[in-house]
Amino acid sequence: MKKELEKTYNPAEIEGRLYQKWLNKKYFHAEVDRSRKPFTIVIPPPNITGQLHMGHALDNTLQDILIRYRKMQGYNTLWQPGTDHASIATEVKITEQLREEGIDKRELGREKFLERAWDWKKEYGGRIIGQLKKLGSSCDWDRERFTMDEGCSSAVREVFVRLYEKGYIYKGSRIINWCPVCRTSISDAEVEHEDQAGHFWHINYPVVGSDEVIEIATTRPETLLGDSAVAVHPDDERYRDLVGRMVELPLCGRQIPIIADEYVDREFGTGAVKITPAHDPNDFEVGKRHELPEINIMNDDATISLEGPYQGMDRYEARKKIVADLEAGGYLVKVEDHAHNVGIHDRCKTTVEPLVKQQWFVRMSELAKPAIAALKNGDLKFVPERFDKTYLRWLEEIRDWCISRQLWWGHRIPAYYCDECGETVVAKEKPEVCPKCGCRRLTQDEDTLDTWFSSALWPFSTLGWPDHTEELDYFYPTDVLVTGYDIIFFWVVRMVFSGLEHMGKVPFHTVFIHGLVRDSQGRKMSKSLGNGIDPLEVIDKYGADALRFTLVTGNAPGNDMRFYWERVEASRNFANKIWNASRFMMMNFEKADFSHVELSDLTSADKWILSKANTLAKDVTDNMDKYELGIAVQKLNDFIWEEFCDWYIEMVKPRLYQEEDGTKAAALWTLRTVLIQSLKLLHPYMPFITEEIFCTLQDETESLMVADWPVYREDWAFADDEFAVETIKNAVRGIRNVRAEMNVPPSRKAKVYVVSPKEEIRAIFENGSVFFATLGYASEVRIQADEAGIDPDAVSIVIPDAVLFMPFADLVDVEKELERLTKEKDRLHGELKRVNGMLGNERFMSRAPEAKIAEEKAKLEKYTQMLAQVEERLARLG
RNA sequence: GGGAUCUUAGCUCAGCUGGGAGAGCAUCUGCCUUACAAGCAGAGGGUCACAGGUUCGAGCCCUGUAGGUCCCACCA
Repeated sequence: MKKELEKTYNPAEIEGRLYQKWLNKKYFHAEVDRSRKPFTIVIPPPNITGQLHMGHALDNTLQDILIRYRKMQGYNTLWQPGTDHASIATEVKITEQLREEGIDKRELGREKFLERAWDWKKEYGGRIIGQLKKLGSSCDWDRERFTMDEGCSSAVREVFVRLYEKGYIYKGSRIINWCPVCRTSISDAEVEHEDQAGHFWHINYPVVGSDEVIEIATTRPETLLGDSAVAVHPDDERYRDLVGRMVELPLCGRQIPIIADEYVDREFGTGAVKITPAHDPNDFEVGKRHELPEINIMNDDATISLEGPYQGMDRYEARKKIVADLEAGGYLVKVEDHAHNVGIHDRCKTTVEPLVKQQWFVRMSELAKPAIAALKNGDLKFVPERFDKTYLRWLEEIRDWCISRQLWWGHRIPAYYCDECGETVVAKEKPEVCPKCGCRRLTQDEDTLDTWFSSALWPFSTLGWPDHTEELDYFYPTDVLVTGYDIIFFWVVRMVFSGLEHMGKVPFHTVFIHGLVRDSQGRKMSKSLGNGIDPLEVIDKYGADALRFTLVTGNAPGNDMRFYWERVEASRNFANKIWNASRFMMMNFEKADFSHVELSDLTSADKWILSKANTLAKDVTDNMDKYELGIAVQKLNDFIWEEFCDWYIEMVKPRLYQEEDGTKAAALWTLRTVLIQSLKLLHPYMPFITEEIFCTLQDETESLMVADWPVYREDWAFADDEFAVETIKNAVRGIRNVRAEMNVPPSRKAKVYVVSPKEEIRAIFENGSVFFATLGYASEVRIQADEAGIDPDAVSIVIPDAVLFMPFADLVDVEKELERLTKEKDRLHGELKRVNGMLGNERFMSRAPEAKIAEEKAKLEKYTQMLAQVEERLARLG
């Protein structure tokens, strides 16, 4: 009993069932197998707070395509999955949840808070994993990891200790980016810059012991409270005499010096700058150079901490008050409108406040060097290449990485302080006693690590590091990392230097970068805009295969794309096409026994499509190896829809319908062979529909997932048959064109004469007359060497080396015929002019490659011959 | 300020190392041809942003101009 495909393609019905089958068969699972080459991808771990969005859908579709492709090629593939604890994102979420319940995070306390967070993780952390499964992701779920699981946490502590011991991690009081809403420090990478309309306040600072004033300009007047100096350029004539004098800080009465520093831009503002070392990164540097005091004026929530009239005010409230007071005191010179760049926290969009704080940092200069070298020496490459620059630029200008966060959800910093002597101990486990004073009272650092600190270790922590596991030895380095260009800095860079530092090898040899999925208007999909399209909704409506196909079609690596429902529809239509074509073939497979068909039994048409399918395998493989997935899938689409369905299946129909056609078995064999070849090549892109058809065709126990990837084979190359079929296709197209122009319905057949003096051309048509007749709507095909017996008024179609005639006496409009042939004549004249231009150019003849010259010569011959035919027809009509 | 990138058919985009401009959607015209109307057969539509240059030959390489997008950056 042969199974049959359902009459209509219903993705919802097949996808869940097949995914379950793959899981049951353990196809996604990888084990170390030294006899095979591994191919490994680690998933960019989605946040546990996340829901699947289009970016995930794209990212994971690309990874799944690569994994399935390599698996079919025989690699031992591992797609390592997992999730990220996303410290700040999760903490914010839990805090909000608590607030809704009327619970204050701080009152609840650290321990209770963490319990809540873990509960939340248990409940929702796996949500996105389920969604990835809907997409068809072939991850090894048995190996699912979490950045805060036992192993990853151990890796984090190990790395921290190692880097600390090497002197690469240090604790220091430095200026950092502070988010007053999240109340934590953040790294430079987490700060976004935004142009904002602000003001430029010009303020007079009175010079002590004189009537003089020095005018400074600032965009943040409230920081005046923390000023330690006024700086001018050392070569600035205007202020030369003032350097070394003191000014009195308005509203504060403190006296601060006027200093000279090259940092000052004479052209900008007044050329005199107030220096606030505790609240501005540049001023911080200036302060260091001149040993100025760092006066911190702010609390963690950005209210003023400094004792005095402004204490307790929010920074913006204080700004207003201070400006008013300055004006009242006669210090304010003027206020200008001024657009300036403001740093905002990428998570909550709060304006970041630079503050001096004790924080932990990773010293980057030494770690960056091998990461730069890896790219330059080819150990690491980006696809597309242009992202090399993004990567290098960031590394070459890298600054130390602030890794401590004033958060609770995350890896707690493995540093312990002695309550007695203040000694700092950095260790993987809490020491029993203080190594310095021997007391037992040690307290762990309150801070946690930047969430990217753990994801930086992902390619090896997930494989068991720091233990020397078999997996680590076998699967590391991984092969390809697939991610969006937006997290090159956050993640890719940090994985590379971490891999090099701790494993001695790059974590992957290729970084395959993709762009953003935007909405139909080109806007970023975002929650606040409400313009996001839920991939799960797309899958429900059109199937995962259609979604996947949409996401890779017509897009080049690294480029953004726009999402249109119309495109999903087109993808679904393609799936439907394959479905129906397969159904048609299956309906016919019973018509003959084709188990013993050999290549020598094939007709020209069979060889043509087989040859095409053969080249297709080579082309698709080449494109996929170059990560040109969009091109590969386009070729698949074109081949399957046009060549296979629209041409070949139509060519074969008469043979299937004829009871005693001797080539029926060959046709069936070819249909099946080419169908399977197509399904295999398409499987990485559309795993569900291809599997469903394949299994219906073969056996449920089989699977495309473990089928062999097609390779080019010499015995399937049939150049002559390709030429023959292309010749007939040309003829058919000619006939269809003319018939369409003349509005002849397909139901009205006509006799078709093929006239060619060339015997090989006549042989081609004789060979193909079975399908030529059908495709060309011919009631009868007559092949002859001359025009004997042909109605002189017949419509004529000139193709290379032959002329077709269709006697349509009653329909022929001589005027229109003349017009049509004249148009053709003009076209040929144009072509000949171009060809002759090239061949007549001495420089072309002497410098162009021989193959190109031969090609043009062949065209010259072809067009000359066709033109002669067209002119002869014209002469006869006219 | 530095860098990247884009400008190709009405729309959205492909176009690999330079060798006669493509797809999908949309539009128009015929077709219910027993796998598919989610389909079939046709058609129209582009000085490849602009100006130079290199080359026998440029959508593709180089320079510049205009406009758009993105990233990085300490001009208070």
